[in-house]
Amino acid sequence: MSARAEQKLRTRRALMDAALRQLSADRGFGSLSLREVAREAGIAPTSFYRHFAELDELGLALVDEGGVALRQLMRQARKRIARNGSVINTSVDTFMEYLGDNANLFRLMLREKTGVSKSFRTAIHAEIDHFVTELADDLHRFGEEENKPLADSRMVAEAMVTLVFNQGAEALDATRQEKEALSHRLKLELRMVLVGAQSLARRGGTARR
Amino acid sequence: MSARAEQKLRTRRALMDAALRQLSADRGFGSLSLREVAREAGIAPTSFYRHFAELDELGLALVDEGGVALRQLMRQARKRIARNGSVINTSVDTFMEYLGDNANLFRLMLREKTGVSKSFRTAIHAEIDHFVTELADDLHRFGEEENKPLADSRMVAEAMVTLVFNQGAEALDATRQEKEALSHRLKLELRMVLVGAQSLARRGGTARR
DNA sequence: TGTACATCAGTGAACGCGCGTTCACTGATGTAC
DNA sequence: TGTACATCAGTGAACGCGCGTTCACTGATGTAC
Repeated sequence: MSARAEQKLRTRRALMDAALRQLSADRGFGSLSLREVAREAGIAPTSFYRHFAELDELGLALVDEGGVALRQLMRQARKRIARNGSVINTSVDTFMEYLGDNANLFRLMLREKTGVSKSFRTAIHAEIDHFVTELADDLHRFGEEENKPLADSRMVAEAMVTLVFNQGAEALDATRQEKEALSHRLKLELRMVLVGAQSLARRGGTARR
Repeated sequence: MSARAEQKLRTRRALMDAALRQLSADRGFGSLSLREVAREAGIAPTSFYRHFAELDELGLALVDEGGVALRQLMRQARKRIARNGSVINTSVDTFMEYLGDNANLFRLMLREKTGVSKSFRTAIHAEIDHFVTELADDLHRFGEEENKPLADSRMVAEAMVTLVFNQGAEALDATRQEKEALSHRLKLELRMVLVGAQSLARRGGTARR
């Protein structure tokens, strides 16, 4: 890769980092301006257009990175579960760790999931959908192995992801202490869903309507 | 009340309605402008200040109305449950009905719950907290009556409200058909949580740590 | 290796626009006597 | 009931500001020979 292309990539990265840095509890993506992001990245406003056609395009690139983080999180969690077995505890701990390391990226995903821009919503739903699908597979496999089948592993996965992401949103700006309480509560809630799903499967089978 | 005061209230209402009318899937409260709301309400921009000190103050007034709607919803659901008994089904149906009747009000609450303004987040969390508390009381009472106690009715209530509100957000812009699918799924998910909580209570008691 | 030309990331001036907010005002409604 | 004055919701002009976007440019890097 040429020196010129490398420099261009570096500037692109600087723009994305600048945007991420400005996201916080009090600043959503929608309140950023192109000029502000360019300023923070140390380039002229007009140079922005060498990298993205508009600000939203940069935002969607960030959502992509969020998706990558989610897949990495899942891989990491699986590895750890294989080692120490406690599925729910390990998953939640891994999630919370990722949340801390990528706070503003997750903030973007969590907020824009119900945000104002259709393309953001669509992109984020796609990432979450992928996440749910993988989790559903895991749950299904897990259920078979343990001989405790689930009523509908896709639905269980969706409920779990909903709970995890919502507590995640709460955890973003919580103190260490609050985070621990949230973790504990989240683990119990997930256990409720899992046990409930097993119980319903025993009672009613999978074809319940 | 004097004719002047009545007129003032009417204009205030017109401003709030104008703001509500402009909220949609593609317009968040943050993207509204004072001038735009005033224009839609049919008054001069400067007249806005006769009613609110700033746009956010109008938004918080709307959140208050959302809280009223939530309490009304709860009362309505209880009345219906007393009549026909099916707790989860009746509650979800009532919720979905309210959602349809107050779409933009709920949209505001659901979005600004994780939104950009601290005062919005605080106000909305207070409303939801109140809702959770009432639900927890109901769940507790219900558990005693049926002799199926719950492990931690507050936590169960929180999990349920999380699921309900998230499916609610999805339902806001869904077709009638999608709404029915969402309703069905939500009812199953709530049943999982409830059954799971009963099961965990039987196994581990309430003092589980 | 050296030369002539092409590419293109980054620039600075300029534009028109809608915004929030201030100000002094108007005239209908309310109040005191 | 009539009169004189006070209140105050609504107004229109004006302001300064940051915004997104265009344009023609510069000069370092890349390429062909």
